[in-house]
Amino acid sequence: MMRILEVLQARLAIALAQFPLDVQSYASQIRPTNNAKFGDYQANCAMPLKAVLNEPPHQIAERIVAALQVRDLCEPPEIAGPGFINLRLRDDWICEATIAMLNDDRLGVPDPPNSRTILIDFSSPNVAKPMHVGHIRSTVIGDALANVFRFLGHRVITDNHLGDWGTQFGMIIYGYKHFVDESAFSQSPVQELVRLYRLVNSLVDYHAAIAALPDAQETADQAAVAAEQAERAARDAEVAQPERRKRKQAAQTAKRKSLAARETLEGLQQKIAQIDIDPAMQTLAASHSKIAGDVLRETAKLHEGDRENLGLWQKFLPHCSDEINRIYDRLNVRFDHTLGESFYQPMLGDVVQRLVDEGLATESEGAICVFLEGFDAPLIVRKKDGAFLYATTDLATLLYRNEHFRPDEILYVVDSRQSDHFDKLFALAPQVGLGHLRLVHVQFGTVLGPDGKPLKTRSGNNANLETLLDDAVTAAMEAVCEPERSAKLQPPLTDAERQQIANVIGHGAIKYADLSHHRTSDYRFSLKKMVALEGNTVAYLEYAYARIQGIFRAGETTEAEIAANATRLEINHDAERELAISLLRFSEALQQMAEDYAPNALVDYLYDTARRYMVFNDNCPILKAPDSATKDSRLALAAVTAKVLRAGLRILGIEVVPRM
RNA sequence: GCGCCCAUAGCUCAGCUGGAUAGAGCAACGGACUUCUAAUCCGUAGGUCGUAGGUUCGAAUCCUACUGGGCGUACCA
Repeated sequence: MMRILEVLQARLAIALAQFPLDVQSYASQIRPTNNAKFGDYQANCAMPLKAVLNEPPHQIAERIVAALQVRDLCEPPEIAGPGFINLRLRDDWICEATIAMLNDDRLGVPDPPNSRTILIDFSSPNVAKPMHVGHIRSTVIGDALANVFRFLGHRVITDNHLGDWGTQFGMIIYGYKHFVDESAFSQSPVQELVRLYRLVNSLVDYHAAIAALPDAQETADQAAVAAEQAERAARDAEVAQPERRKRKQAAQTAKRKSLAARETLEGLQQKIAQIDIDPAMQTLAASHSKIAGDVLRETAKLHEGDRENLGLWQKFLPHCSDEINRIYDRLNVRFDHTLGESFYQPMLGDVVQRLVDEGLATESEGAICVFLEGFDAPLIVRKKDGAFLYATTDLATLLYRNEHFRPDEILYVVDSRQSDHFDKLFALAPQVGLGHLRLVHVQFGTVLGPDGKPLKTRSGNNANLETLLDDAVTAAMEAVCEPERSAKLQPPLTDAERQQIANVIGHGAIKYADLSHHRTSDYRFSLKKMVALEGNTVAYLEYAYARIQGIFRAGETTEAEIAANATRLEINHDAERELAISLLRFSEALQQMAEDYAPNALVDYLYDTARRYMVFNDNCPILKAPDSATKDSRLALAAVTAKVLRAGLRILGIEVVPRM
């Protein structure tokens, strides 16, 4: 089995060979139609050829069609409009190709002509602090990409580049030295470390907020005055129209700025109030007034190899790993390697030295910098105080990966805010002998709250990821348990089944919401929508899948049995045809997802397929089909659908449930 | 100041290297459960694709300018 699109392109290329031109670029101008009356696929190459061949496009289309050999898979091509060539797949061909998927674990996906080794760097949280919602995108998108490239037949290496060497360790080291509750630590080290991190962090924030307060107050006051002035100016009735509209807009902008400044101010006040409200905390804050600097000193001591701090770091690290691994277990995400920043720490000096030796890096304002063409700011690889930066680590990581994993391609699934950094890193790569690597920053947007601003909790902290997962599972459980719905299932769901469904739907909802948006766009997070049972949600896909399994149970058969016995498919209804074509396009959907590193392409496809299944399900009785041939055919169609949905969801990192 | 990204239905979002009448979901309204789970299906309504130009057979898509928003911008990651 090959991809339909590829087959048609190849045939078209042959038909175009009669013309003296770059055949491939024209042959690729073939795509699925957006309207069934134009067939299933359309070739659009005749129109642009008008200018090249100096002939009416309709006539060109006729010459192409005359040479086009697709009789084995298409109805006779039709020419429509200015010169579109419409292709309609033959029903018998569709049936044969679809039934072939039934016993094909690769579901019609061809082996890649050139298998690549792709290293994917994703998730990469800072350990020693709880994972928050900001980590969900990298983790979920990265995992889905790893899955799709593996499914397509590439060699995939996943690497979790942990932040295990930064300031957050200074925080817990400081916290441990001053505030540890030893019995709590021995009982539940992870919990105690999280408590210490939060405590130190809030004290640091407290002092920072107090320091920033006067400026913020002034900014807010000025913005408020400016907003008022702009508002007055806009209301001036003497002003004529174009100027007036301008002033109105200016007033709005000023108002927004004023509001933003006020929110910043209130955020600071809140951080201060959190401490001030608690006398014990206030005392702590007073006796740790230089905490920010002290934390940095603890970090610096760690980096310098201080015995005590290094010992603490080694003591903490396994517990930090436990903490993040618990989340990965819940999300069912695994990594081939977990080489954090600390792993590369011993190599950093050599990397900088090499850059200096090769004349790529120079000293500027006390720092060691690489000045790159086309960039205003340099890539700084060593600070003036001698410390290394993440540019240094990333470069060392890149060199190491090249040497040890020999990848063809490296994907960095990282926040789009870091695009500048990666642009520079990628610009430098060819100069250190890595020109053969295809380096891609698979960037993604921000998760926003209901207010359209980055998702935070009420207290202004990043929303905790585990809490989010818990909430999603709880919401899913409520839905699953709704008596009216549960009553329809015979036998009734057991408690274990309910828990399983809630887990799959709850976690799936978070992943699905994330993956269903284009990765580069920011999206608005809404738990309510995610776990809703209506519309484009994970529950819809799961429901479609469960319905299929329900039919197999009622018919006392299994997918394996259907696959073993199915001989042929027939198409008697539009819904059958629509569904079958959709199933045949699975391979195309994966291809598209891989090409753009865009999981939403697969999500869209799966949702569309599930919908077509539902239409089929509504219109075409399966077990009660008019005759046994129809019944077998429809069972086979349902079985392929189940396979496609399961495989697709698995690529997205989502499991399926047999009943719901 | 400079750089990158974005602007599509009341809301949340798709729209593949330019293709025929711009699509989903939610919300609204109207239908369909004696028939394999109505967590479903069918229908109605809703859009000068931010504005103005340009490129061409053809533009939401490419180019330019403008408006508005987000993010980044020399020693955090």
